Amino acid sequence: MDKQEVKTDVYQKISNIGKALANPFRLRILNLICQDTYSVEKIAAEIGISTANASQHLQVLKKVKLLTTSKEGHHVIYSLANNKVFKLWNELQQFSLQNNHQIKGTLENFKREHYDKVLSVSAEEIVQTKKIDQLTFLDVRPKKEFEKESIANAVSIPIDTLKENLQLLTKSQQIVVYCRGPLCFFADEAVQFLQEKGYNAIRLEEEILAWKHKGLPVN
Amino acid sequence: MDKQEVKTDVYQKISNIGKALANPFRLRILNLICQDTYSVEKIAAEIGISTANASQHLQVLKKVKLLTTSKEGHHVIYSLANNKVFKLWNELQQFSLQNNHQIKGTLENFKREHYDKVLSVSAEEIVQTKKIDQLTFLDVRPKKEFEKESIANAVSIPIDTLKENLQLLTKSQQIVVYCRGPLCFFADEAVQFLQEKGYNAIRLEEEILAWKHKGLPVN
DNA sequence: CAATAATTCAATATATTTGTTGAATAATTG
DNA sequence: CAATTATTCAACAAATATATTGAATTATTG
Repeated sequence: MDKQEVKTDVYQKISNIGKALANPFRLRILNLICQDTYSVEKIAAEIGISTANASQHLQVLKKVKLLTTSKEGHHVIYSLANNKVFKLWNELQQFSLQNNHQIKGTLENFKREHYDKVLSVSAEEIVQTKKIDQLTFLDVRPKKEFEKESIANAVSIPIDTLKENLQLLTKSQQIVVYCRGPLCFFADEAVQFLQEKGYNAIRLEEEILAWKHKGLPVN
Repeated sequence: MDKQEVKTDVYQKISNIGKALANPFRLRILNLICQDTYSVEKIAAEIGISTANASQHLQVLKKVKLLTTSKEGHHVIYSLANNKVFKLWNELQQFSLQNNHQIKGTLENFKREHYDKVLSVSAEEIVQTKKIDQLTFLDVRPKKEFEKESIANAVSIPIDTLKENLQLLTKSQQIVVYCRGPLCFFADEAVQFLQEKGYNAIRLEEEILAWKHKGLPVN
């Protein structure tokens, strides 16, 4: 193999990783699996495609080593291959949300229309104020994801049980709500609802892995 | 636009950025433009494709805002849209080189075979030793790229003029050679040659933008 | 060890991407 | 302002990716 061939081969293989990132369903799958492990069936149900199709997409992601599998009873469980995967997906997400006007615009319009009461804060801003101890972190993801990993001392109230569990919160608290990240609306929904009820709530821009990668405390 | 539609739309658009990263020639183009701006013709010549084809690839990269264009005389000059682009490409590269055994293997085999005398050092290791002042940095990229941006105090000897310019180096120096990054072999070639001639040379793993992003001094 | 259930495979039609060719466009320069 | 030259466009054939269907595989569990 000469120099040109090696280059061709290596760039070809890197582009296969690009290809794995070149389908919207695969990106949704990645975003989900950043939160927790998933079986093929659950993935299929969550994003609304057939299991055969989900299986195909998962295999594409596995082939380029973005995901790995293990077995639990009858189920094949897919999980992130390692935490470099999150960094890659995060970088792609950030680039998209910050630099691509179309994407930025679409998202901002939607949020302005549906979640007009929602303000957000970044992890950096929280660190700067140094008042992290005075905040109540509210995790509105499904219980299972909270149990896997969560912001230190966070309260778990999954978004669809929020109405029934308001007694877990007080109106004097400064509540910081988080979910699966910038492309998930659970936190926006929760903040909007809480604001309307007179609570003092704000949305965290990051999700748990980004929070963790910044060296902030997790459980 | 409802929640599902927004999600579909946004993930679709992010996957378009993935698609732009899903072709080996486009990745080579990106890697080149991380070093310096390029006209369509030069890109075509450098990676060995037709100008029409290069133009198409460049337009794909431009469409998703990875590149921007400006005009210089008769030439359309392509450059990185912003430095987030490098971070994204760098993350993809790192993931590929560290986590994908196939790619890692191919590259290591080739280097073992052709550049057996070459040892490399990372920017981190250089920082840790705190002996950065005692090192001579040698930039073996084309002059133009050196002039655009280079490691502070580096010496420029483009790889194909190295033989004729050995008088610019001494055998007592500790020479650290760098080029266009982990997927470029200029530095390996230079180190191998210099070692054989009795110079004390080692390869830097990073390229200039990675060096700069780590807060290290540039010109 | 057979029944069961989840996952993967195979085959298909459709849609998208790719590289090539040659012509059209645009805008700088003399 | 015409000539020049770099770039882009358009149209094509070949290759690749996608979602769907239903069957085949695999290995756990009773």
